[in-house]
Amino acid sequence: MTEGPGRRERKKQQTRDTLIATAARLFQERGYEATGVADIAEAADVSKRTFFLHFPTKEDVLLSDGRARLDLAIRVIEERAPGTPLRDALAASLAAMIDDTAARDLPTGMAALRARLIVESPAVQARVLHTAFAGQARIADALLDAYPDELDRTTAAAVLGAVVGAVSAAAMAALREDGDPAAVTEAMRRAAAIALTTLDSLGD
Amino acid sequence: MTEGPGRRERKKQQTRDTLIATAARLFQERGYEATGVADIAEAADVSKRTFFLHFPTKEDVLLSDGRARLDLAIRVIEERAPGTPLRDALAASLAAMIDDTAARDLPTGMAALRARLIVESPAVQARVLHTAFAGQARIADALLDAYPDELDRTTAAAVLGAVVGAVSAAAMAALREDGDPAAVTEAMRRAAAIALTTLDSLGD
DNA sequence: GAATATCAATGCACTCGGTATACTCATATA
DNA sequence: TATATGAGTATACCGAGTGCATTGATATTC
Repeated sequence: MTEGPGRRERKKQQTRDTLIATAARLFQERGYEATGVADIAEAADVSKRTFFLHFPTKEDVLLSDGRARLDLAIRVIEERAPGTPLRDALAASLAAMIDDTAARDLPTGMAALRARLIVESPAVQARVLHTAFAGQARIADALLDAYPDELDRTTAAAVLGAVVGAVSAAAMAALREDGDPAAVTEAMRRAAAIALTTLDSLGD
Repeated sequence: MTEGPGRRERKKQQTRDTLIATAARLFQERGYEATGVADIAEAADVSKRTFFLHFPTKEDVLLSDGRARLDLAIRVIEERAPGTPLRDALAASLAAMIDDTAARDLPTGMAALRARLIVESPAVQARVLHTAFAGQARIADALLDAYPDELDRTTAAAVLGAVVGAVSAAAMAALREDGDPAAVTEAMRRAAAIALTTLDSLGD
C-alpha cells in the first residue's frame, strides 16, 4: 500500500499542471491580454469550466505557488529559535521568501514570465499587488502573535507594509530598468535591508 | 462675457457629478457588488455607454479625486524651499495628502463610504492598491528629480514603497479594527512616522 | 465483487464589465 | 446662416466568471 494520493488526486494535479504550463506558454507566445481563458482551456484540452474549477481567476494561474511561499514565510516566524529578536525573525522570513523565489522560479523562467506580464498588464499588476497585500497582512498577524509585547496590530501592519511595499516597489523599478533577474533579486535584498531599519526605532 | 467653461462643458461636468453622486448612493444602499454599471446609468438617466465615457472602470467612479491629491503631493515636493532636507520634503508631501483627505473627504462622508467599500470589496481593494502603487511611482520620480545626488532610482522606489506601504497597511488595519475616521487618520500618521525612519539610515 | 457514494470534469445558459460602431443632436465657431 | 465639434445614444458584441444539472471514473462499503 503506497501511501500518497490516489489516482483521482493525481489526475487532478495533472490537469492543474497542464493548465499552468499551457497558460504560461500561451501568455509567452501571444501576450496576456490576447490570451483568453477559453484559449487556454482549449489548448489544454479541458473545458473552460474546468479552468475555473482550478483557478478562481485568470490571473491566479500565474500565482499558483504564491501560497506555498507565504506559508514558508509564516513558518519561519513561528518556528524561530526562542529569544530571537523581532528584527531577525522578520529578516529571516523575508530572506526565505526571496531565496525561495530565486531558487525555484528563476531557473524555470517562471519568474521572468511573471515579471514581464506584471510590467505589461495592469490587470496582472493589480492582482499581484492585492495578493501581496493580503499575504502581508497574514505575516503581520503571525508577527503579532509571536511578539505580542513589542507590537500592536496597527504597528505590525505598518512595519510589514513598509517592508513589503519597499521590496515590491524596488523589484518593479528594477524590472523596468533592466530585466536581469540577478539585479532584481539584489534590488529586493537592498530594499528589505532599508525597510528593516523601521524596526530599529520602535522602542521610543 | 463671463469667462469660464461654456454650457457644453458645464453639462458634461454635471453629468459626471450626477454619476458620482448616484453611484455613491446606490453603493451605499445596495452594496458595491450588487450595484451594476447599468443600474447606475439607469438611475442617473444616462446610457451605460455614457458612464464609460466618464470613467474607465466601475471602480474609478469612487476614485475620481485621487489624481488631484497626487498632484498636490508632487507639487509639495517640487515647490519645496531651497535646502529642505529630503526627509522633510517627503514628510511634508505625505502630511499634505493625509490632511487633504481628512479635510475634504471626511466631512462629505465620501471617505467613510470608500473605506467601507475597500474593506468589503476585493475588486475595489485591488483597484485602490493599483492606483496607489502607480501614484507612488510618480512621487518617487519627483523625489528622484529633486534629490538626484542622494538617491538612485531603485532606492527612491524602495523608500516610497516603504512609506506608502506602511500607510496603506496601517490604514487598512485600523479600518478593520474600528471604522472611526479619527483613529484611521492617526494610524496613518503614525505609520508615516515609522516608515520615514528608513531615510535616517540612507547615508551609510 | 457488486452496490453505492464521491468528486473531477462537462455543457450550456446566463450575468456583468467593458468596447466598437455608427448615429443624433446640442453647442461652439466662422 | 453654414459648418464643425463633441457629448450622449442604441445596439450588438466580447471575454471573464457563475449556476446548475449531468456524466463517468475512482473510491468506499457491504
